[in-house]
Amino acid sequence: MDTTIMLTLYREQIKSLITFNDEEWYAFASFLKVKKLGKNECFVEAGKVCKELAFIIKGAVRFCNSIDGIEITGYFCFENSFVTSIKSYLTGEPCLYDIKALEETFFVSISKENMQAMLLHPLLSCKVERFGRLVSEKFNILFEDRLKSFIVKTPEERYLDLLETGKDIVKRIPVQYIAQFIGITPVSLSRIRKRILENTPSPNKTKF
Amino acid sequence: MDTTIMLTLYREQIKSLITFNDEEWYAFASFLKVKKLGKNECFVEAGKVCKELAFIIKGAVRFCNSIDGIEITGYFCFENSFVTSIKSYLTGEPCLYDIKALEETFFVSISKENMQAMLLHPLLSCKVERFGRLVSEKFNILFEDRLKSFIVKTPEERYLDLLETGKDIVKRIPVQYIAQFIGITPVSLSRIRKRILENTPSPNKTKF
DNA sequence: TGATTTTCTTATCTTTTGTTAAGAAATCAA
DNA sequence: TTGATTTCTTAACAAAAGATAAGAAAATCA
Repeated sequence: MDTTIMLTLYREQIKSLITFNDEEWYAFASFLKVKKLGKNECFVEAGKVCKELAFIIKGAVRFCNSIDGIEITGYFCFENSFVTSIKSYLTGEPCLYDIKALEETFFVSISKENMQAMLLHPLLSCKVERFGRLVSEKFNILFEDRLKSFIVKTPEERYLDLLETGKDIVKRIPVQYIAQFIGITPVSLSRIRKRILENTPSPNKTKF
Repeated sequence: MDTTIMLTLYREQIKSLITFNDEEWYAFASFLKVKKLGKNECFVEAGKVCKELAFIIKGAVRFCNSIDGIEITGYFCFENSFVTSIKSYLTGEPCLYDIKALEETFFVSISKENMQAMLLHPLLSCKVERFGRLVSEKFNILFEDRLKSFIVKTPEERYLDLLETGKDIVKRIPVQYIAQFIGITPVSLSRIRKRILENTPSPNKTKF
């Protein structure tokens, strides 16, 4: 995908958070970087500091971690959303998980260094402060929703919620990753899927 | 507790997020409000929009919700931390839960209206943008930690984590609220507590 | 294509949690 | 203090999830 197209898409997608006149956009864009990852390549690796706040133009990633050899998927991010290891990015602590592309994925990214430079840039400073705040707030809203799903919903409900996002990439995500995302084992998700199928027979099939 | 003392404590507590010269502080403080709630009084009620970003000077609150008559505690906030229904505060949507004082609690609060006024205030605008961003980032870090605890930890581990915060108010929080916070039933927490006691006999007691 | 590897499902058994109900303990108010 | 109410614990059973292993299905690759 062409760099210019990606930047244009990015400008369009973020305009609810920050808008520019041409001079500002030119300055802002000079701090941006486009990035492409192949399937299973890492956006960041566990143990390293995440120094990028990126936006997915196309593709998807999963957050995953190997603890004692067991892999955990904590989260997915799909296209048109921001992605970073937020705590690591903010605090400079090492990231606790990998962020890996689920398929070929295109990003527009701001390094922490460039973010800080922009916060000192006379033309951009205030707008970027605001942008940073709004992005951070977006993460808060996502987190609150996801946390609520863990507190008030069952694994089965979380699975149905994920299906209802309607994103067709969900159908292509390996079941084991989905299970980890929901917070259960793949075996358990298999049982849930079976249970759902049994309770929603196809219209042509009578149940005895 | 005296208003002046509370504001002074507040200024001290938030100085890692925002600092002021005296003129700025005088302007900033004029937008602040102090607030006291008795036990079980609501900071916000479910169904209403949360219009306050508060800071707990002393006391604690719990986030709770009655769904189909069943009460859920989603979160606790203790002294020296910010409290708000972040999604409601940010989006203006109705809050999905009550935030109730667990005991007599003292707050320093900024209304959304005043926050927005400060964001337009020539003396405060940029600093408050930054403050807003940093507070939002603080919430992100808390959320990430809490979410991780749901994904990688068992209810028993979450309970032990809570005990290890060492806050003595934890000992005074009704067990049922703690159970809800952990994401299990009070019955289940009772069993966990028993299990823990059995596995850590007091030094004076021999186990047969 | 066919062989190999990976992923997914199923089965069995164990552990944990939920549900309901009953009794003990603690709290609160008169 | 006493009685009433609420909260906490325990028990019994049902439902769900974890662990392990084995087989089926799908994907990968030569």
